[in-house]
Amino acid sequence: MSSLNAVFMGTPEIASESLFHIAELEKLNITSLKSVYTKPPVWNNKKKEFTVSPVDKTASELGISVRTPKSLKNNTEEINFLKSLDLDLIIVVAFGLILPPEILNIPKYGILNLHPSLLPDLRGPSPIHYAILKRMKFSGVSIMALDEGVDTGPIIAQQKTAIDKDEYFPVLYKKLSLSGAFLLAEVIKTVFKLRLNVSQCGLPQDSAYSGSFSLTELIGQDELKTDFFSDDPLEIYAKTRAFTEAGGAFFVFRNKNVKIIEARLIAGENYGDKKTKEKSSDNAAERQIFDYCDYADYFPAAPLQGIMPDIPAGVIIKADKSGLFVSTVKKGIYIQLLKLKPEGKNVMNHVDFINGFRLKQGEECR
RNA sequence: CGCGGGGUGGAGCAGUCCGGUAGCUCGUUGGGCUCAUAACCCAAAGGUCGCAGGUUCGAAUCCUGCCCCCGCAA
Repeated sequence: MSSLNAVFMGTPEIASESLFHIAELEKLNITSLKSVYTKPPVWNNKKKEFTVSPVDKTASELGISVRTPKSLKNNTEEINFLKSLDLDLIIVVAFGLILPPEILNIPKYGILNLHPSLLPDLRGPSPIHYAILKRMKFSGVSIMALDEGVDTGPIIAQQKTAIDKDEYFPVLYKKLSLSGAFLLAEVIKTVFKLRLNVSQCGLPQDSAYSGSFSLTELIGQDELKTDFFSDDPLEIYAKTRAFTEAGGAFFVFRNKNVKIIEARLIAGENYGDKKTKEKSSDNAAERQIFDYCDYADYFPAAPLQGIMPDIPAGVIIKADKSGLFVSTVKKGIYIQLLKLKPEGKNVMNHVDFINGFRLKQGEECR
């Protein structure tokens, strides 16, 4: 059988991972990549240089020609180019550009799209961030056939992945990148064998299933900001896990933004009696999201022993080598700050933060 | 020339406005105390104050130029 004439479109690292797997299919003559599309290099004003996308870099290493149009809409040059390739398949992974309808019918067997969520949940641009933000206990990847909507095409394959209660974004991102690339390769092999148009073999997404809960949006400054005085600690911790490194959940301290790079959610000894109550009063278990009770097995007995249960929110209840702990709006629940990044500074551990800012127990964290 | 923060022993910072002995909290090393310790006590080592030039009797500090790191905005 002849190999599939294909074009790959993608931009960030998750797409780069998929491209690597497809490169393996190339060696088996399952696919024949004609070109790779990715977003144009972006100007980094600080480094004073253009930064190419991970896919651009990977494609270059693999010796595949790269095309970086600013848009595909009404771009007759690129559309004619794609038509000229006699394509069997287009593979899209986190491309970042919308494909205009006239492209959808160009490849003989359709367009495959990898989306890192269990569709129809978490449609949109930030599914991995939102999986953690929503405190979900699992997420996954979906392979679908691209249609005219955003992440609405029929689902061809899915793979579920568990999320740990203390899992940070980079770990989940890597997990989904790998399982996504694997699943994508399997689907491509199937297309190679069966020669089916992918848009005809998927399962349509049930539109009734997708409420507002399932939509994601681009992350802005508002989403990154947290406040110990008003935010639920579950939310603070979820933001910390979702935005660590890239962006970074931050709180305002002495008029400076301080990013929380790494933290822990901790239930103090006085939380024990509420444990069962919280569990039954919330439908968290049914929705399969993490709740206080999931963090109650952390009993940091030594550092927090004897802490008064009625401390108001946002107070530094301990600041020394043993740890930096801040009270929250939830009685008996504390945030332990492990790695921080003050505005204009580098990432530092809690000891350096305490020394540099001369933190004292009892101080308000603002 | 997009806006802003920063560069001071190994770490995080103060000192800079108003020039005059290099300081704080840690870490490290040695010693002491202790059943013991990330606890406590004593001592020591460790710094071209980002680089270069200028002003001055004298510069971490004032002037000029440059380099590097970071946040925001793109």
